[in-house]
Amino acid sequence: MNKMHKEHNLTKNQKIIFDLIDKSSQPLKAYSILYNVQKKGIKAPLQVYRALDKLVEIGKIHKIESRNAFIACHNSSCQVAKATAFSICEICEKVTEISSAGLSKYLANFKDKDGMKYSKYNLEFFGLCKKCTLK
Amino acid sequence: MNKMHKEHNLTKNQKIIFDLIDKSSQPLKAYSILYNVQKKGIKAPLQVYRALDKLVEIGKIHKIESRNAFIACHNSSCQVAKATAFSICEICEKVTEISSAGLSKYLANFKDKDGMKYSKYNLEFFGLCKKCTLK
DNA sequence: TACATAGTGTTATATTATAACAACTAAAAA
DNA sequence: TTTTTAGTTGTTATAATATAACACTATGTA
Repeated sequence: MNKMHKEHNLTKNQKIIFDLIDKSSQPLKAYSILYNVQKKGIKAPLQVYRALDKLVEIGKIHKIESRNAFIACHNSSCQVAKATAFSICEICEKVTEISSAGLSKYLANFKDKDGMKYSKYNLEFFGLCKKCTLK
Repeated sequence: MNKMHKEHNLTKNQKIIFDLIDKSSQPLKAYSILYNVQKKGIKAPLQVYRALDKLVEIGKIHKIESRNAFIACHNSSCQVAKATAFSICEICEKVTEISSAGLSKYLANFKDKDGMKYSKYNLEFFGLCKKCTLK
């Protein structure tokens, strides 16, 4: 019920591109997506970017802004791309979507000095993942 | 004393570019910076990007990742670009650096499910600024 | 059917960013 | 003072990321 936004009917291109991103263990860049779907008939950057835009809009994927890369949403609590948080390992570049009720609550209610509240946010944490910490 | 990072001696190019960004009321993009400093002898993108990289590194400016633009640091509490937060108006694109002790404390101490803490973060809030709210 | 809305395919181009290399400069170590 | 070193500079070329514009097609709905 709260997952309405997951139930869009994807078009052919959107589905091809979503499936690729969803299967990937790390974020994918637009042109790497392009190379990977050319055998499926998607030939031009714009076809990729249009699908990406739509998928971001409906919350099926997120853009990792600091990396210009895209990752599938694995967090049912991020409301249609409006509130996202990620951890990024600075060595292996592993990206994980953070799903913390406390964090989302804190940020959703955050007010600045003027008392402004915001409708949307994106947070990126940087550091070392567990594996890289041990090396 | 806590401002050590503000006291780097900037080189000529770094100074020219920092001054431009610092005087600007909104974030500036790399190529718009380039056009604005060509009369001062900075001719190539790389000269701009190198200065920007250095200025980001020493915390005199920040990159607004979602906009690919650069803004001067006006927040003595953001420790050398390691912990940054901004509000971005989706209509007029005004960007303000948020300086909230509560927020920085909360995020600096945030631990994910595995208990990982992170050394760095960047947070971007989106919404309407006061002026645009009233329109 | 016919209408509106969204998506497609295509070419061209704009925007953002880095590689590689030779030369220069300032600061400090010898 | 000379030498070394690390950092910066200037330059050309190119890579990587993203959008404009336009004609056409599919799909749902009235």
